[in-house]
Amino acid sequence: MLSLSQTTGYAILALGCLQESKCGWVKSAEIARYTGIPVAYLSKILHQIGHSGLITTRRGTYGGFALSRPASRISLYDVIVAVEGPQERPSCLLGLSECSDENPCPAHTLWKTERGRIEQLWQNTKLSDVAEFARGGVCLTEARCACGRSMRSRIGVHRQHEKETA
Amino acid sequence: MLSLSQTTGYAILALGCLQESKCGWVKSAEIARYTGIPVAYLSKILHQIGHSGLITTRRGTYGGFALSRPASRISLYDVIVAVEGPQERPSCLLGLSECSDENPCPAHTLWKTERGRIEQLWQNTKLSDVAEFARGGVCLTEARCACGRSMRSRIGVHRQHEKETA
DNA sequence: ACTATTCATGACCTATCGGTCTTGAATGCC
DNA sequence: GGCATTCAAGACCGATAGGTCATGAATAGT
Repeated sequence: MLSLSQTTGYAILALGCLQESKCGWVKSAEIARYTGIPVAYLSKILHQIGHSGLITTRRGTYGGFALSRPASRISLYDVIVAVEGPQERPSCLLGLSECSDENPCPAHTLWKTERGRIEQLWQNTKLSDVAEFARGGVCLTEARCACGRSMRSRIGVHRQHEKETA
Repeated sequence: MLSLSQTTGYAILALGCLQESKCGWVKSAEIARYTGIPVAYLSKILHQIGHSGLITTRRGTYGGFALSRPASRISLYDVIVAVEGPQERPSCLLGLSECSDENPCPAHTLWKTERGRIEQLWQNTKLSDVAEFARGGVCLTEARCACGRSMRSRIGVHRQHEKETA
């Protein structure tokens, strides 16, 4: 009755699974497994968000997705804009195109203040707040050594960690 | 980015054009003219709402639509439910089906209070508050005599009224 | 009875959203 | 170089929302 689009919700949840690239990369299959998002559709969403600069990607073995900056510095609002694009017109509760500050619909004034509160909520909630819910407490990052190349020995550790928490 | 569906907005706007049947009937063409809603689609919406008991209809010459009770006693919430049906599950801001009070998403608690405020806004805003915006100050009801039959002489009055306010 | 008016009903169309599938290109390991 | 892995990109599909159109049924006036 009133919520963000499913795609936007998916995006927030998916990005909640990620960390900065220096902490490692997460494959789309991993994200899909822990969020329940269909993997093919997830790839599409992540690819689409890719152009926004919020995430970086890495192809090939041990590749995946990562955040461009710390999860504590990316808000839900950032993700919403990345997926839906910036809103061009102030939104009317009733969806009326004629509604504006000059020609307000009956819900206009009250809705304007409510909307402000909601956007504050979006601004103040960070991806780091989403992390626990999205990943179910599991570490999804593929470990890498300091020089930036993946370190196979630590993959084993990751797999083991995964088993323990499953 | 966050609003009711266009159809729901249309419904609220359209019903804002109506009054109780004892005050007269309004044709869908009139409503369409003053609201800008496509007339064919409007008919569809009004027909759909018809089953909810909020409005009564009358076919044939001088027929049209009317409210079943005073506009001051029908809230936006009533209309929203009439169009979209009662919501079966508590809505999650992110659209997540797994989100619940027991397994709350990161926005759950804050969104719950915000939603409460919004629903209060919907409950407190009545169709009578929408009337002025929807009709542009024009009386749209087709006048009828006390016995319930339309009175042609007064139609002329209506038409004249329309011209004066146009 | 006949005609004009107006809602009732359902078929149909189009765009968008959510979702799948295939092919290609980059990366890492041997 | 050859192979496996993983993202990139785009074609494609089904369901739904928004919207149009044609036909039928009720009402009122003549």
